[in-house]
Amino acid sequence: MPTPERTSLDEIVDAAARLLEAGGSPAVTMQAVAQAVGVKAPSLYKRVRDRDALLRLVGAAAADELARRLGAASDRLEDLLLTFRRFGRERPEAFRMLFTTAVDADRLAATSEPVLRAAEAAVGEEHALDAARLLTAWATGFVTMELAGAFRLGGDLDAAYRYGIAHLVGSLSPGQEPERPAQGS
Amino acid sequence: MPTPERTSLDEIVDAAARLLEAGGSPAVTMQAVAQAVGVKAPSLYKRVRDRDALLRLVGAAAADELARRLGAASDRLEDLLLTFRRFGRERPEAFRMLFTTAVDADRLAATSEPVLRAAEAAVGEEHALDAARLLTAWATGFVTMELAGAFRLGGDLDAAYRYGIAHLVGSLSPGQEPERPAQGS
DNA sequence: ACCTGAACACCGTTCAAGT
DNA sequence: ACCTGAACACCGTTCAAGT
Repeated sequence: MPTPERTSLDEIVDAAARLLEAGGSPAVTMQAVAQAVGVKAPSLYKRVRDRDALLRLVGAAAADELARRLGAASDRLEDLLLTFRRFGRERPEAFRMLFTTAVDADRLAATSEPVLRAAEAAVGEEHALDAARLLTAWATGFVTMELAGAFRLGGDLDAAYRYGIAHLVGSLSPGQEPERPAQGS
Repeated sequence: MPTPERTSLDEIVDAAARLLEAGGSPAVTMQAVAQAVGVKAPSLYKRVRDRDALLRLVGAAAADELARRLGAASDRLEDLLLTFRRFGRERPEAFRMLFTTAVDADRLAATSEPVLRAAEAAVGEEHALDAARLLTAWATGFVTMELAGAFRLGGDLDAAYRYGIAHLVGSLSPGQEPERPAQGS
């Protein structure tokens, strides 16, 4: 006789993500997740292989959410980069999780696709990949260091981030690409 | 009657660092560390408050080692950035640990001081901090993404890294700094 | 078919007792 | 003064038994 389902995979992943943000990865115990969704720990294993798989699902969901936000943003590089940082500040633990081997690399790569398209519009197809990598690497490092508290000297990180955006985006248009003689705007 | 010391804090931190690199942070159990230094787990608590403190010590040691390598490198920005990435590739787990809240932020900041000095030589005192942040953020993000397997499209990451260095360092000298009318080389 | 209590293995940590 | 065995709490995971 089937017992009614008392939870779902989505609910479990959401609960795990909340616990992660509230107390870091040590706080996402199978018992805490189970309690959050109103079930006992062993029941989680009906939907999830083990704790590691659950954490990977949380990471994948975070990647999807970031991709969604970037997709919903304007296609200006500036807006994409601001959206990226905003996500990192809102969900620091999930952001960190993105760059752990635990997260599926394709899922993660999908995240930078909007940046790739915007970069293509800015510098042309041939150098779009280099430009996108430059921008995403910088933004990733900036937010990573910010969350780690690595920026000790001097204060206004908002301004520093905007400075970086202006500098980098500005550096992409002019004669930085050897092989092509300025053919776009 | 004093028992002779059978290990030391340094030995313990080294062993933990090796276990970390070999199997990630789950492999750094107190028992494994103890066995590696020839002692039983409870003895570790004579030198270390708990496992978390031990992991922080590993992170601090990694920060010091990175600072040492950067200090030993030439003071060309290019060499500093290449040294930085080499460290990340040699010790990926330690590198990741650097940007976890677990690592003392001052220790981490000391790491970027050589870059700050080299940046000052390149763009002048006034914009040295902005420039250093730009470069360290980019390098941090590049290596982080590389280690996470986030660079899916296209192959030569060595070349991509060199491209980034050339682009960024090149972008620092010219008219990027509004307030000063080209007074240096 | 999903749920649970009971059980097991493993780990971090404490502490009394050894030398 | 450092070391250890024993013990405890906690967690991940399995499984037989419930509905």
